[in-house]
Order: sequence, then structure tokens, then C-alpha cells
Amino acid sequence: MDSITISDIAKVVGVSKITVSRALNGSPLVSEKTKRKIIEAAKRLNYRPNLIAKSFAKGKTQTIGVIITDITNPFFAEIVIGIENAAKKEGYHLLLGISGDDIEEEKKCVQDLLERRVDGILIVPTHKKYNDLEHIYTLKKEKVPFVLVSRNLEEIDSDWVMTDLKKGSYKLVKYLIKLGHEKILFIIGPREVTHSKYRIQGYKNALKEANLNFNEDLLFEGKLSTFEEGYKIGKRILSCYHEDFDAIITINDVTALGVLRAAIELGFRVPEDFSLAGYDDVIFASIAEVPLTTVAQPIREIGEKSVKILLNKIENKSESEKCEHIFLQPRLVIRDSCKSRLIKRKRKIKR
Amino acid sequence: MDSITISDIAKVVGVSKITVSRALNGSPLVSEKTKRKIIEAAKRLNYRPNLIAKSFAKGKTQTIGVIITDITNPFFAEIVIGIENAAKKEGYHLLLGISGDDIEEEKKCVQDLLERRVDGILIVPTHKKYNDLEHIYTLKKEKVPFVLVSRNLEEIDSDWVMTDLKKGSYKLVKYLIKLGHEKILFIIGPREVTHSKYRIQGYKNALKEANLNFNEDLLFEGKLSTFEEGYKIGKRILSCYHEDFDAIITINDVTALGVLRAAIELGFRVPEDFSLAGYDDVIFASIAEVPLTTVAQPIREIGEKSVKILLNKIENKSESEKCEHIFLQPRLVIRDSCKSRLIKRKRKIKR
DNA sequence: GTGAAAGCGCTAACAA
DNA sequence: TTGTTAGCGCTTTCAC
Repeated sequence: MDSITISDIAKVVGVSKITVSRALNGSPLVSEKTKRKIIEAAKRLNYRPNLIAKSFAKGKTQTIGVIITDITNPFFAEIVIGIENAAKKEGYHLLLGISGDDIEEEKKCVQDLLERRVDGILIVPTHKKYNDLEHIYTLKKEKVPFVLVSRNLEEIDSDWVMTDLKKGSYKLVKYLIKLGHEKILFIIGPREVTHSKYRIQGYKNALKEANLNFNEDLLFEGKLSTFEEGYKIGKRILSCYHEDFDAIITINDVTALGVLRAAIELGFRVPEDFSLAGYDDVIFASIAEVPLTTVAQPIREIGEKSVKILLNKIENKSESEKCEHIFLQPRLVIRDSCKSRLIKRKRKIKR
Repeated sequence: MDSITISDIAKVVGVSKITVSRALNGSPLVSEKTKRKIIEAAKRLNYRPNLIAKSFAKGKTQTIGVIITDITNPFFAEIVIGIENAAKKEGYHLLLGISGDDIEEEKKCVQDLLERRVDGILIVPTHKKYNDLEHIYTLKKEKVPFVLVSRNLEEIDSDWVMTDLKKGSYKLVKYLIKLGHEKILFIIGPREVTHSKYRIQGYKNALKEANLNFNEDLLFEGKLSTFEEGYKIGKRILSCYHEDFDAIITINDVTALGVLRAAIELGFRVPEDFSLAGYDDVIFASIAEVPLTTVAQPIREIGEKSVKILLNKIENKSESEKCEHIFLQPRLVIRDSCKSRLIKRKRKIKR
């Protein structure tokens, strides 16, 4: 029942604990001969190192905490894979926290990860209207290495890695305008959040460039960015909203897919009745009932870069305080969900 | 830099460490007054318990390890959510391992989780042709509590929670037969694996019941069960395979979605050219280019049940050795990807 | 190249 | 109700 420790090995081989420790950790301070004997004995006794004890003794866990909003979104699932791969390569484990895009949950996650003494934290911040950022301030103050992933924060200078959302939205909207759209409805997240702001900026920039007016009423704030939320908002817009619009773009693909589902259920045809576009280029975007035009993010790269920066901070704490801000490049992916409106037709609301 | 410990609090309040420990853990052995003082001091000093130290001292981590095959598959993402929720309710954390359906990776995950001293393990076993099961034997031998999730193993008696796959496949195939299909191609996983075997049994049972012959050639073994694998196999089948068939069913939805993509790219129409069905009822199945007929699994329930059984084993180790085998019920979900062949038509291969 | 002693932060067991 | 002592399994420091 009780498991084998280095003491047991030490006894068997006839050396001290520390020699066993050194041998098992590949220290050069042990003769080849004793090292061989120790390793052999460890194998024979079925020794299994106790990482808890090790972490405790060293004050380091070789673990990075990762807080994402929603593992059910393939975008974040991919992010996790990217992070995991990059971390594993450097000998780090992951501890995963899921905030559900809820700031209180996020705080709990941070608290939890700190209690579990992770060496650093990667976090997709959920920063809502009535939020506070005390947990992030805590991280800064206590010099816990952390990097924001795929979103950033205005209030706090910190390292982050994300795609250039402004540019992504700009490209997409520009494309839609080229197709002849003028009234582009935008389902975003909370207005106060940078990842909404950037998108809105890109959206506005594209409008302005085309001498089109920006209409506040075309902006819809979703609380979450899930399929279900997209579905709900889609239903609402398509059945109750009576302003005219000829395209809907969304904060991400799963939301767009939710809108698509709502549209289909209500008997709308995409892109005939209106164009629809997402963001992320999640795998299921391509096989949707109407393959989705979207903006691709370099997902793996986001994960890898974040890990690189984080580990750099973890491993040379002394270094410069300067924060890294990485914008990766988005790419417009054109599929079937947007259609030219150059031959103007009036959208027909049925029901 | 150095963090606050219970010793610091003890000093400040003027009590012993153990009293602090007791107060912070809500022990009734501390007077309300000192408890209040201690808690107040802890807050003031910004005390953050060190869970590593605690785990080390107690020999218990309050953590369960979860090994799944692929977090990118929404089915497993949901499983994880279900497990996480159930575990959290009981005060347990998760440590996630991803095997990629590779037996060597799975072994590494187990080894890793054991080294990190999880209190128990939930595992979606990947048991391939040339596999060995020594890591599972190890768990049994060392009496590490573990439960198999959504799959089981013939070779080893252990606890498991899964849906009745035989029944699921049976229902689906029966439905297809009712639609007039006779040549149903089946993309499964490795033949030796129980979760393939069960499905094949269900498939055969339905055929037999309808006095239809079972044709070995209609069975295709996929190495993985991913979208990409489905796409690859789909391409191969649809472009090179010249036996006749009128339906394709698959081991899960993402594979089916991969086949669907291949079909569309090659210019086939589903369900006009052939019927297609998946398994799992993943959210994206419903919004696929052709909404997928599939078999729903009670995903959350699988997660919850698994956790319940595992925690039961963790918390009363002494109890009976008898293993629990839970079959949950599948449900046929009919959508658009399957079509009646009662008016017989010949499949047309274009290319 | 090897080892002895001490300590990481906490809790269990026993004592008062 | 509170405290003392010892120890969890490992590494660090310093000495040999």
C-alpha cells in the first residue's frame, strides 16, 4: 500500500537518499556505477516519484494554469491543444480552469490556481461591464507570471497574444461592402471589452472607408459567445427586429452557427435572405448547413506564443519588466454564407 | 515575495500553528473568538493556503485525473464539463490528460497522474490491436480507484459507465433497414475494441432480424475517430470503393461530418446518393450542411455517474470489491441525412 | 563523488 | 479548547 520512496531505494542500494535523488534526476555528481545500480533498483522496486513532494520541496510545480471561457467551443479546445503541446515540450503540465465567461468564476479559478501553486497562468480574460480586475492586479502585484491569451485588457499593462481583431473585422466588413452590403448587423460581446471594441473599430473603419454611416442600432451585445446564445439572439433578431439589414456578422463562429440554426428554423435562407459570417474558422464552420465565411485565426500559434512568453517570464524572473504585446494576423476565409447584393433586392420577412 | 504561512498567522494572533490550521479548516475544536481572530488575521495578511503542502501532508490531493482521447471532439468536451461539474460539487479538482487515442500516450498519462498523486482516475480507454493493458493492471493491482468512461474493456473487470452501444447501433440500423437500405457501410474503430464490437453486434442483430446478410466488406476500420479521419476514409470510399452501398454509418458524429465533407467535395449528395448517420448527437450534428441523423448519448449523465462511482471508491476504500457496470440508454435522433430507398434507385458514382 | 542535517507548509496523534 | 512533537518525500546547503 505505502509507496516506495527514495529512502527505500537508498536502503536497498546502500547509499544515501540524496545520492538516489541525484541519480534519478540525472545529476552528473553521481558515478556511473552507482547511478546504474540506483536506477535498476528503482525499476525493480517499482518506484514512482512523488511529484507532490517534489513540488513542495522545490517550491515549483512545473505546472501552468490555463483559464479559458468555454472548452465546448472548438476554438478554445484548439487553443488548449496548442498550449498543451508547447508546454509539454518544455516539461510543463497544464491545470485547466473554465470560467464560462463569468468574472466571478474566473476569479475563483485564479485563486484556485494560485493555491495550487502553478508557476504561471495563461488566461483568456472575461472582463464584463460591472467587472473588477482585482484578481489580475493581484497577479501583477505578486509578480505571478501571467499572459493574456486571445484577448487583452486596457486597464492593466500586461503581456498578451492575440490576433489583430480590428484588422480581421475590417477585412470581413470590407468584403461584405464590396458584395454590396450596407446594413451589416453585428452581434458582439459586451461593448466595454477590448475584443468587442477592436472588432467594432474594424467594422467602423471599413464603413467609413466606404462612406457608409455607422448605425448604433445594428450592434447587438451578446452576454455569452456560445452556440446557444447565437441561437437565442438570432431568433430574437429574425422574428422581432424590424430594422432593415442585409448581413449579420458575429463575434465568433459558434455564435454564427447558432444564428444560422435560428434562421433555418424560421425559414430564412442564407445567404439569399441575408449574408452571415463568423470569426475563428473553427472546423465546423466549413461543414455547416451553409459553409460559413469567416476570419481565420492562427490558433496553434496563439497557444505556442503564449507559452513561450510565459515560460520566459517564469524562468528568468529577473529580466526586464517590459510587456510583450503580440498581434497575430487574421485571414479572411470566403465560403458560401455571403452573397452579392449588387443586384439590389429587398429582404423579405416572412411571418 | 515569500508567501504567508499559518506560522505567520499563528505568530500574529498569538496561538499555535495547529490552532490556525483548525480554525481555517472550520474545525469545531476552536473557540469562536480565536477562530474569528485567526480568520481576520488571515484575511488581513492576505494568506493563501498552500494546497501542495496540504496535499503532501495529508497524502491526498482532492484531485481526480481524467484521461480522454480528444478534447476537440465536442462529445468529450461535454463529458469533461459533466465530470468537472460533478467533481466540483464534491470538492474535487480535475487533472486532464489527452491521449489522442494512442495507447502509449495513455500510459504516459496514467503514469503522470499517478506521479501527481491523484486520488482516482477516470479514463476513456484506448485499447488497440497490439495494445497491452499493463497500466490498467497496475491500477487494479495498486488499488488505485478508477472508472472507465464511455468505453469498457473485456480483459479486465473494472467499473465502467457507458451507453448501450449495441442497442444504439441496433436502433439506428433497424431504422435504416426500415428506410429500405440493405447495404450499409460501417466506419468503426479497431475491430478488437469493445466499443467497436458492441456496435458491430447491434448492426448484425438488426440485419439478422431483417433476414439480411452480413457482409464483412462493408466494415471499415478507422484508426482514429476524428473529423479528419472521417474525411480521409470518406474520400477513399467515395472515390475508390466500388462495391455497392446505400448508406454509411460511423462510429461517431465528427467522423460522419468528415465523411459528409468528403462527399460534398466529391459532388455527392446526401441523402440522395447515400444515407449517412453518426453517433453521439454532438451539437454540430444538427447544423451540418445536411443535419445528421444520429444516436444521442446522455453525455452529462455519463460524466456524473462516473464521478459518483469513482468518489464512492475513493472515499470508502474498504467497501466491496464488486465492480459497477452501467449501461445508459441511447436515443435515436432522426434528421435529414437518411432517406428512404423504398423506391429503389441506383447510386451514381460521378468522376 | 557522497552524505548529514535541515527544511519546505501543513496535519495527525497525542498530551495537557 | 489549545499546544507539542513528529513527519509526509523530497531537495538544498554545506561539509567531507
